[in-house]
Amino acid sequence: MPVPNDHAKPIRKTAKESAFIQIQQWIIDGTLLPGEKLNDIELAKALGVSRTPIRESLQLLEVQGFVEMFPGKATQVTAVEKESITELLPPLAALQALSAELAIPLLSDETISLLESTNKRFSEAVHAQDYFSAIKIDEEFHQIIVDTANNPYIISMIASLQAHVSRLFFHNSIVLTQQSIKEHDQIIDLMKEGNTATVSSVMRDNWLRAIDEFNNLQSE
Amino acid sequence: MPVPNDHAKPIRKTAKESAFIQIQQWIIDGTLLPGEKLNDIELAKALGVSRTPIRESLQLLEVQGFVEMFPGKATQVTAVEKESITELLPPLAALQALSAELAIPLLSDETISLLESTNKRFSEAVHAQDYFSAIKIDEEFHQIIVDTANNPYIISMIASLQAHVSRLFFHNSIVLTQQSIKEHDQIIDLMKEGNTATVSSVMRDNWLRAIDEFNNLQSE
DNA sequence: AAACATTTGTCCGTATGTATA
DNA sequence: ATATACATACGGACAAATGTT
Repeated sequence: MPVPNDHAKPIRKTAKESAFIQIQQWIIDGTLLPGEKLNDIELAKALGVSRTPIRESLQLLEVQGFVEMFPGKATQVTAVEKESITELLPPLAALQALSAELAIPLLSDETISLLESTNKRFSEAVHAQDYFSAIKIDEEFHQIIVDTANNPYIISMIASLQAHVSRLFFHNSIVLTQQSIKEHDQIIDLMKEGNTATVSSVMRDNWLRAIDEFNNLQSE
Repeated sequence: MPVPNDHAKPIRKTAKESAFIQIQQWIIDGTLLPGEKLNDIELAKALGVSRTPIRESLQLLEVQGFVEMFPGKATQVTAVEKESITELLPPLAALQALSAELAIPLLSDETISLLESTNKRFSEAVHAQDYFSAIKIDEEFHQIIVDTANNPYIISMIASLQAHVSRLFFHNSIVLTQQSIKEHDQIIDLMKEGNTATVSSVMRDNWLRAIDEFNNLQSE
């Protein structure tokens, strides 16, 4: 497996950064279980650094809601409650819808082709029932729109919400339906037309539908 | 003015917490100027603590976008650009609109009276041309709705966006118009009726209008 | 109730990397 | 280009607080 070299960052990679990324990944993929107690000394040894960068990472993770710190008492991984999807998706849907609106005047031909080819890859993954890839490509598709809207506040809020959604999906393995493919096409068309109001509501529904799909999953 | 005692937190107040709150306040009210270089040793001496809680506070402030850290190089207060209001308000408006929608089924009679009395106080402040109070009361009004919606993700995102808006207003002193009073009444009525779609768009416009008012301010 | 074990919070010294002369 | 000054990143020890025996 090729080592993911971070050619995107000309600034030096601090121990805190790598610790943060690693611990976050462990929480998302379930290596660190919900409710698990986090001992900074253990983590420090496991990652080959001192307590300082670990502590700093944990504090950042607390802000993002992945870790809960009780000063003087304990630090633990937050719970994963399936109900939280009903709290996560409405704001995520609203921000994604807003991104689509804001992206419209900033759309280039290149971006549109990129959206189209990404949705094609998404469609292929869905048909191949490769749902893991489908989820990642779906994320890519929406990320293109968010990046195009180019609003730093939206970008950072969506990144945080998306991380939580990813964690829920990892723990519950959601399945994306064929309907998303059509909706993505519709979103592309509406953005090309500059139909702000409609693209906003389609985008919103595209995301909110995941609440139902997620809940259906639970009852099966 | 009643001191906002934090009866919600029975946990101990750490040095990091107080440092964070103090530094954030200094940035918002302009004591620490945009672009100013932050020396952790100086801050530590000023706040009577060591460098560690200062460093940790600065990192949290970085996540919130109030400071910028260049690892190994420097740490400084982020710039306050008046253009950023056009980036802050759209997501804030979208989240406030969503809050109003989500609050509807959770509205109690007490909450409605509270909204009405708060808007009355807002109206009095506007008429008395006490614009500083008006801004604070306007914030209260919207906070009631956000708290009623009771979504932890929305609450935290709005708090962060609101802090940036406050900083801009502090540096530019915006004036709230009479139109807000009417819109607030309208919002209350629409929420009572359960008119989700309309309250959402009124709320959104209520916030987006501030962009124009802000820009008009600049050109006077 | 008091002393202990554990964990977190804080302090400060040192190393490393950056910019300037 | 080298050296010097300086700021930040990291490490490890100590202090404070909590829960337990």
